[in-house]
Amino acid sequence: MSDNKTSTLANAELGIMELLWKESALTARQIREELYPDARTAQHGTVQRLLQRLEEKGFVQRDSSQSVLLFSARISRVEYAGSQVESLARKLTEGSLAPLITHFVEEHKISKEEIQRLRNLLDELKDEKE
Amino acid sequence: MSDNKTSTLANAELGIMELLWKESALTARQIREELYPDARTAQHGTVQRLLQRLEEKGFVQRDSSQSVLLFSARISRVEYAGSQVESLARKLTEGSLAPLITHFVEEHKISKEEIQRLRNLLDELKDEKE
DNA sequence: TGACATTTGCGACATGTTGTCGTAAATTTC
DNA sequence: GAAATTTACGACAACATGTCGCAAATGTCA
Repeated sequence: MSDNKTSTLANAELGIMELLWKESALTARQIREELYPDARTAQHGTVQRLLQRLEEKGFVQRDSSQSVLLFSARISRVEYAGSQVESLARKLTEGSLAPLITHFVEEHKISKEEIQRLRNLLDELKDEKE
Repeated sequence: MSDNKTSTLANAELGIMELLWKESALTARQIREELYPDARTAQHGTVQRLLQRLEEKGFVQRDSSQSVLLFSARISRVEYAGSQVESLARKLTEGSLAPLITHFVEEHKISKEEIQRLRNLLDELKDEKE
């Protein structure tokens, strides 16, 4: 439900999300140390700003129950990727994935293994759906 | 080969591409009339500019063999959609589509019909590949 | 052929986004 | 409670996008 419009993550933002997708919860400081190891003090502000905007956009949430704020992802990697593909499919292929997959295979962008994997996947999913 | 980096189409740009994907070749004038029916003369320039940038980005090509330039898409709709999904998958799911499809089904964003359709598709493709 | 109309190319702008920094205020830590 | 850390946020440069305007090139036709 809700939140139909997931916006796009820019590079630096994605960098932060990658960390949060790996670590579940981090302080601004940890993020800065990870992202800018050449610790220029100015970059505190950068991370802070980025985090703030990420929060405004709904990608990140904060936990203030500790003495220092803990940030964590509000949207999983796959949810984000999914919403992007969905918006793409909605815009370009009437919401259907089939044309895309056809294309991928025709262009040899999907390996035989991946095809097999997808088939197994769909078999399982079909059963689950009954 | 080549052109590994397909950039993203912005709204107005996508609007033009939609036309070119439908019509195969159009003059700037036809595009303007279609896109801005309330024919303000200023908008010639807008379309011209858009077309020019689209060409710089490699999305559009021109045919100057007639008296008036004819513009057409250089990349099909599905190629574009594919490149976007590909870049997304590369960035977010190690290039694999399976996680995305799983997600779609779990979120009920793929109907039973589409699942069936995809299975048939993969069956065919698998045979073709032998 | 020469005047008028259309088409083309491109500079300029306003607006919005992104990444960056600085700094003031709030909060922690000893 | 003084020093260090953390937080909030304004400001800015760089870039993308959509828009116009206008000058130059080209086409049309009386």
